[in-house]
Amino acid sequence: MPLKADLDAIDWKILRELQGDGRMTNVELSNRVGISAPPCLRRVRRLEEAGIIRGYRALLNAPALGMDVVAFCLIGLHHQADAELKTFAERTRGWPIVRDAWMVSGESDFLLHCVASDLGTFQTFVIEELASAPNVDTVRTALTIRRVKDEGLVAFQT
Amino acid sequence: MPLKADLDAIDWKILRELQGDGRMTNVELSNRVGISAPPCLRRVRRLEEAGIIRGYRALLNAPALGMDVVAFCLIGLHHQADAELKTFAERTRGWPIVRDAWMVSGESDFLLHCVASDLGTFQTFVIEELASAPNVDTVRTALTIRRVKDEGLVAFQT
DNA sequence: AAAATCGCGAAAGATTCTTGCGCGAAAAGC
DNA sequence: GCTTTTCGCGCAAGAATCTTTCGCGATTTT
Repeated sequence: MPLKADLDAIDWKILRELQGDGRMTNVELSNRVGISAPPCLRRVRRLEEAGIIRGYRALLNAPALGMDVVAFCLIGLHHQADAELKTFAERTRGWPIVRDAWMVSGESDFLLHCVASDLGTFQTFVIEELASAPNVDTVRTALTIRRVKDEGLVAFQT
Repeated sequence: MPLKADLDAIDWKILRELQGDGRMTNVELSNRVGISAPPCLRRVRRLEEAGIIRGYRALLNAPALGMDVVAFCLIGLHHQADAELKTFAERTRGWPIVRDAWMVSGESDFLLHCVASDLGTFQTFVIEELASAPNVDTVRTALTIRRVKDEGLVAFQT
């Protein structure tokens, strides 16, 4: 797996552009980064195969699709042995309301990013699924009011 | 702005496919959703113009790019009047370490998704920028250990 | 200094994108 | 109940893009 040292300035430009618009055509991308299309495509393929580009995703407007509730849940478990952590991690993958999840250190053990169509659905999930799941100790919930910033995972110096 | 009632089964399939692979060609997409390419492209354009598809993004592998620290910060402010909330929201947009941010209700006022190259950089940010920013009361931090689930924001019944 | 390696860019064929248009089905109106 | 309108699909064709091949020059290696 290539390290960041294998990437030159053009590779970084490619990553920045594709993080900003993942559906840009290769010719447009090649113009923006200052090389011709064939080597640009080869670089993109290399970045994909190296796993530096993990994939591409359309960003959807949740409220417009009837998903009015976005929330984060901080979960504390009773027991944090490796097997228990894996068990809970697996459980999160089976809950469609949980869109992405992180194992964390600190006051909590997991952070869940949840989306539901309405507050009732979300509350039912928290009470009947999440809080009553085996080994769950504490559940702290933060309902989102609005998104304040939304950029890709990696920062680029402009 | 079209509501979800304006979307038929094919539109939902398109959204699911593009959320899974935002760079899929239109012909591939049209094959998967069962219509020919031209109407498929028209539907995608309509979804984009309606704001249902907010954009496309390449997903980058942060550790492979030298970003080894991913963390979440829960921020409590002293004063939560509208002006103060907007001021802090604006401040988050100026911090490159903060990749996305939400205004939330509950025990905290903001949740920040942060990425940094190393722990020292992150700790310096928390102490010298975040905790010492005006109006900041409490800062609770959760360092991520690993990502456990990573799907798009919207769930689709399979 | 010679050889090898590497990545760029031109060229060409294959694929995809994009538009225009005709058709049929469903909805609206008389 | 029948006509008219509306709507969206799919064919076809031209434009744009993708993808491969290959030669060239620059840098590195020996």
